[in-house]
Amino acid sequence: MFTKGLRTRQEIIEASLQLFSVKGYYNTSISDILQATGLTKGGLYGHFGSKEEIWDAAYERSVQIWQGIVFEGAREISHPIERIMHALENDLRNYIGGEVFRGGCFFFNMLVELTGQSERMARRILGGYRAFSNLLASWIEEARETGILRADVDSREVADFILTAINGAAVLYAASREPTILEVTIHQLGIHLDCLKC
Amino acid sequence: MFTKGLRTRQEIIEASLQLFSVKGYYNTSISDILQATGLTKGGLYGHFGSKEEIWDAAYERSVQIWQGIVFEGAREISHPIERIMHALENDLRNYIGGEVFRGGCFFFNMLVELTGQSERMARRILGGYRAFSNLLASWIEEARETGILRADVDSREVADFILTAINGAAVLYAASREPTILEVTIHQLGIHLDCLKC
DNA sequence: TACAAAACAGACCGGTCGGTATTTTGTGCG
DNA sequence: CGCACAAAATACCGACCGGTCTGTTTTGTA
Repeated sequence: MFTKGLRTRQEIIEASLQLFSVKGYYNTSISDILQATGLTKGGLYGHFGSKEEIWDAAYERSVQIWQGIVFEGAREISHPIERIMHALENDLRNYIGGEVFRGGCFFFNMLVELTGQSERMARRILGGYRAFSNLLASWIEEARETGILRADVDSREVADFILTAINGAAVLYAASREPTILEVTIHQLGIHLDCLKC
Repeated sequence: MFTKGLRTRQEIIEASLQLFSVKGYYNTSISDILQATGLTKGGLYGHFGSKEEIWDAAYERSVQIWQGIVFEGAREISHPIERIMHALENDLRNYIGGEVFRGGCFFFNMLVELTGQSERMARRILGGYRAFSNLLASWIEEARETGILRADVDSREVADFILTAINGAAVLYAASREPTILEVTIHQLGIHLDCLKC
């Protein structure tokens, strides 16, 4: 009674997540999802009320997946800068380079597509970005307060800059499939953080 | 004989460019273009054979516009690092921040959307990126050879990193409309280049 | 084993997609 | 002015869009 329905629901979410990632939201049709799941319309619309509801569930799932990868082994690192670099390496090497989503970074692709289209959906993604930026900023601030970084470092600014760089790298990697892009970004961000040290 | 037809053709290109930029390629319909230009289908398809042909023309035009903005007052700067910073400021402040295209950076938005969809179109954009990256790399190399930058600087790597950063900034700005994003990127890239000096 | 509810199938809706063939209108030149 | 041709309008095509509806099958359980 419980199991079957929830399992199918989960299959819809996983399939849609991949499709949205590769084809984009608008360019993924309900038919695409039906084909990928083997369901028919009646079956699918028994689980979700609309295409947008499917997207909401897929977004939620993608956040879970991303968090599981990026923060693996990071939180227990006491040195804040090493913690940041570890998370960045996780993100670029395992999340982006690991091709968890075939289309690249799910959040970024969706943000680009939905900006100017669906304020609600775009805002939701942007909220996730802000949360991550805030976390990074708090880690940088921690490094600054403990004297690892120079006192004049603007933690908010550096956090945004890191976010900017890893997202740019995600797209250029997805488009070019050149792994060097990811390593270059890790390397240069390492240099950048070194510059900010005392 | 010349004027009327070519003028209409140009109007189609300009309108499509804005629409593609804001709504994306696939999510922009021929009807959208018709509405923006005041034409009907017959009128439009007299100028272009397909939607993709319109995109080609729009892309070509967008390159013209971008080049006009980014390189304004840059080429005549003899100091290579100042030249780079000037071009970056042009790009972020005048091209992105100037909202030349309402949807943000045309190239980047298109690259994200078309990756995995149209290899031909994605490759064309990527070619443009490579060309810009090569130009930046040559400027950085110039700085390295004249002793402005350290000898161990990898010009190719730094060029790719800069490209990565300004593109990440473009999207985050388009989505959030927070001008600080652009200034942060300029500032941090300035710091980064300073780090690489002797 | 009977039965209700959950899960699914498939036809169907109005509307829109990109694209085409044909006809009408407008424009510039001799 | 009138003619030739470019430019634009009209009507239409089959395919597909997201979503609804009704009917059938499967499932868990009492």
